[in-house]
Amino acid sequence: MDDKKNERFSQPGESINDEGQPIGTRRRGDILENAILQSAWDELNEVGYAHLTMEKVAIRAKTNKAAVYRRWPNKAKLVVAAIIKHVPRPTNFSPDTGDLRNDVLILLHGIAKPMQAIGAETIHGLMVEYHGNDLSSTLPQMMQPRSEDKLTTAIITILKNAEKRGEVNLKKISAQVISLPVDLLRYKLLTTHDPISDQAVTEIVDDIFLPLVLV
Amino acid sequence: MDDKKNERFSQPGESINDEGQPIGTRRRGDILENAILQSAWDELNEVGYAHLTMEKVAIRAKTNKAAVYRRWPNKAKLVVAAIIKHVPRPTNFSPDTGDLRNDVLILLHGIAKPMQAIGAETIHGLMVEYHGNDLSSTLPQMMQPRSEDKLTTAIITILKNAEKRGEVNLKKISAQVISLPVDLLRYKLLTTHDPISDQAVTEIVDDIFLPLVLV
Amino acid sequence: MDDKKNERFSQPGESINDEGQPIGTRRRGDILENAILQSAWDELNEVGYAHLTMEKVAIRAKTNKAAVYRRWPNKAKLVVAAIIKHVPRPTNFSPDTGDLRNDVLILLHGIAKPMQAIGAETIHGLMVEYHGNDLSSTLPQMMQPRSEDKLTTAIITILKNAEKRGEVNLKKISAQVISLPVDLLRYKLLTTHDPISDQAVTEIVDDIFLPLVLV
Amino acid sequence: MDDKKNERFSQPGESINDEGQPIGTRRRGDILENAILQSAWDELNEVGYAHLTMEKVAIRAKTNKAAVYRRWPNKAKLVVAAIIKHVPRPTNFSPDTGDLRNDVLILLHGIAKPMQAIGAETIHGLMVEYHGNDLSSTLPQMMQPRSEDKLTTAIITILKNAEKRGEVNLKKISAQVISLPVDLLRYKLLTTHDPISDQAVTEIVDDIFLPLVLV
DNA sequence: CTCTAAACGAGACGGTACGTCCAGTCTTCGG
DNA sequence: CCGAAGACTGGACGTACCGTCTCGTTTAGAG
Repeated sequence: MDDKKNERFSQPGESINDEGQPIGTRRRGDILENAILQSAWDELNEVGYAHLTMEKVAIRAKTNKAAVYRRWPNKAKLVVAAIIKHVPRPTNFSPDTGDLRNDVLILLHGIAKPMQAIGAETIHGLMVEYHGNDLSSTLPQMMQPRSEDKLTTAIITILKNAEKRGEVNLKKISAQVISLPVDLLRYKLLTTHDPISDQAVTEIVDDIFLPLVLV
Repeated sequence: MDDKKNERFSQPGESINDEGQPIGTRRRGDILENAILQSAWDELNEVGYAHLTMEKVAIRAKTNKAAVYRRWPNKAKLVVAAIIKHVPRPTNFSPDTGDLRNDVLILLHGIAKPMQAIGAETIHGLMVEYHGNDLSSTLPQMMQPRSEDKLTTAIITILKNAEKRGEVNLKKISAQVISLPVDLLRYKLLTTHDPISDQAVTEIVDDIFLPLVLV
Repeated sequence: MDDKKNERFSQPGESINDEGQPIGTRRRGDILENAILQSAWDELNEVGYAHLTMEKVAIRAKTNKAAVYRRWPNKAKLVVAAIIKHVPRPTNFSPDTGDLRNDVLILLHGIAKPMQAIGAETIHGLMVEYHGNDLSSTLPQMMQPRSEDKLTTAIITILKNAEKRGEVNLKKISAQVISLPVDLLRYKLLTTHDPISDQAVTEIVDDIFLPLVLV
Repeated sequence: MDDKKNERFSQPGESINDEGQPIGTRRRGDILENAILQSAWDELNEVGYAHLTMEKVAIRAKTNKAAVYRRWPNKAKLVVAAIIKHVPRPTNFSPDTGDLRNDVLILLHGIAKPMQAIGAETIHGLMVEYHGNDLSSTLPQMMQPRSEDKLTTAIITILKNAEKRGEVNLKKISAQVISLPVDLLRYKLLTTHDPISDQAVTEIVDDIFLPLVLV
C-alpha cells in the first residue's frame, strides 16, 4: 500500500484541463488509488459512514465502480483503507518522561486524537460490517478493541520504566488494570458524540489508573 | 404499547387454517403489532441487524410494509421495540445483601444477561443509525451509554448502603468511579464476540472497583 | 393486455406539470404500461433493436427499471409487446375479389406493410434472443416463420375460392407451394434493407406462384 | 488472412508446458490468430452467438482483448472469421452430371451442410450487427442473401448446361426463379431449428423449381 | 343494526444502490 | 519497437430495498 509503484505520471509539458487532470492521460495505479481514497474520505466526512456508497465514491473520484471494487471488495474495507491513509497513526507509543502520570497522559492523548478523527459512527459501522470477521489485519490497531499488541505493550513499557523508578510494582498489576486506561478512553470515544475533554482523560489517569497501580 | 387494546380476537367457532391463523379474520392492533415484533426479533436472530430489512420482517409477519411503517418509522426503532419486548429488563436493580461486593456482582450480572441477548452487532448497528439523534427515549437504559439514570442511581444506592455499614466513604468517590464497573462491562460486551465469563465480571469488581472505593 | 383496468386517472381539476403529467399522482397499471411501451417503441425506431436497453426505456418513460422488469422479463418480450401494440395487424386475411391473382396480391401486401414497420433488424434480433424458445405465444403471427395457422389457412381459403371458380385444382398443390408466396415475401423482407417494391411482390405472384397453381 | 506470416514458431529445443504451449515464447501472428479463432469457434458452439463475448474469447485463448480487437474490430467480424476458418466452403459449385435435377440437388445439398454448421442463431445475430453495413466483403457467399455472385452464376451454369441438352429455355426464366431454390433453402435454414431433411430439399426441386423451368 | 372512519392486505410505484459483466481504449513493459 | 498484458472509462445488467402510495376489503365503534 505504501510502496511507490508509479509515483510519477503526467510529466511536465502535458496539457491540463480545468480540473487539473491531465488530458489524454488515464489515471492508473497509485494515482487512481489515491484519488479514490481521497474521495472516500471526503464522503465519509460529509455524509457519514451509513450514507457513504461505493457509487458516490466512484463518481466523486471521477472514475467508476469497477475501479473501486477491483481494489476493495466492500465498503468497510474501502473505508478502512481511507482511514489508514488519512488518519495519522498515534505518534508517541512509548513516551518516557520520567514520570508515570505524564507518560500515560501522553499515550492517551496520542490515541484520542486519531480516533476522534475517525469518529464514533464510522467505528460502529465498521463493527457491524465486520461482525465476526477478523479485522485485526485491516483495522488500525488503535481502533481494535482488545488489541493486546501495540497498545498494551506500550503501557507495559511505560509501567516497566515506572517500576525502575520505584513508582509501581508490575507483578501486582493485573492484565485488566493494564488495559484499563485505554479501554476506558475507547469506551468514552465510542459512546460520546462530543470530543473528549482533556479533563476526562486526566480523570481516567488520576482518579482510576494511578490509584490502582501506584505503590 | 403495553395496554390491552384488542387482546381477544378469533373467537371460538372460527375456522382455523394450517398456520393457526384464523381465516376470514384480519389481524389488527396489538395482535398484529406482536406478530411484527416477533418477526423482527426472529429476523434479528437469524440474519443479524445489518441484514434485517423492513421488507422481510413484513413478509415474515405475513403482513405488508405499510403496516410496519405505520408503527415504526425506521429499522432502528422497530428493532428497539422488538428488543424491549423480547429481552427481559434487568431484574434486580438495587440488591441489598449486606455486602458491597455481592451487591455489585448481582447488579453487573443482571446487566450482562440482557445485553448478551441483544448482541454487540445490533447495538453497534443502532448506534450508527441513531448517530447524533436522541435515543434516550427509546433505547432501554442498560444499552444507553452514560445513562445517568437507572444504573448510576442503582450503584449509588448500593454504595449508600455500603457507607451505612462503613465499607466506603461516598464523598470521596468520583462520578467516573461510580460508573466505572458498568462502563467497563458494557465495553467488554461491545467489543467481545464471545459471551462474558463470570470471571471477567468478578475481576472488574475485585481488581478494579473495590480497590478504588473501599476505605 | 387490452382490457381496461384503470383507464381513467388524473381526473379533471388536477394540476398538471409541463410534461402533461398529473402532479401528485403516481402512474399505475395500463397508464404506466402504455408509457413504457411507447418509450420502447420510440427507442426501437431511434436506436434500433441492438442498441435498445431496458435502462433507457425506463428513463425515457420516466420510470425505473423495476417497473419494466415487473412486466417483461427481458428485452425481447418488451419489444414484442411494443410491436404488438404499435404495429397494426394485417387487415385483410381472406380477400375474395373473385380473382386468384388479386386475392394473393392483397394478402401479400397486407403482410408486407406491418413487417416493414417492424424492420428486419428487429426481427433478426428477436430470432437470436428467442433462439430455441417457443415464440408462437408471443410473436405476432406474421413474423412467425412457419406459422401454419393464420397465414396458411388464409391462402388455402383463397385457393378454395379459386377452385370453386375452376382456376386451380387444390388437390394437386403441395404444402410447399401453398406457403411459397408468404415464405418468399418473408425471406425478401428479412434480407433486404430497402422496402419491398410492389413489383417484387407482383413478380412472386406472376412468375412463381400462379404458374405453379393455375391449371 | 490466409497468408503465412510466421507459421513456424516454437523451434525445437524450447521447453513446452502441459498445454503444449511453448514457455518463454510469446505467441504472435498466425499462431495467436489461430488460437483466437479456435477459441471463438468453441465459444460459439458452447454458448451461442448471443452469449459470446470478446472477453471470454480472449480469456479462452489465453490472451487479452486488445489482441483480439487489433485483428477484428467487433464480434461480428471475429465470428465471421472463425466461421470461414472452421466451416468448409461448399464443395461442388458447378456440378455437371448431365441431369438438371441432379445438378441442382447437388448444389443445394452442398449449400445446406455448411449453413447448418453455422446455425440459424449465428446468422441472425450477424444480420443484426451488420444491419445496414455492407457484409458482402466479409461474409461467406453462401450466407449472403441475394448474393448475385457465386451462387447465382452457379445455377446459371447448371441451367446453361441443361439448355444445351434441351431441358430448359434460359431466356424464359426470370431472375426471381433462378435464385428461387437457393432463397427457399436459405429461408428454411433460417427459420427452422431442426436440420433440413433431404426430403425438404428434394421437394424444393421437384415441386417448385423444376416445374417452373422445364420446357 | 346500520353507517362511517380507520386500519389492513396486497402489492405497484419512483428511486437509489448493489455488485457484476462487457465493450472499447490506453498505458506499460517485456521480448 | 511491436505487441502482450492488463488496467482503465463507461454503461448496462438484473436484483434488492427503501419509503410512499393506491385500491379494495375488513373491522370497530358511534349513532
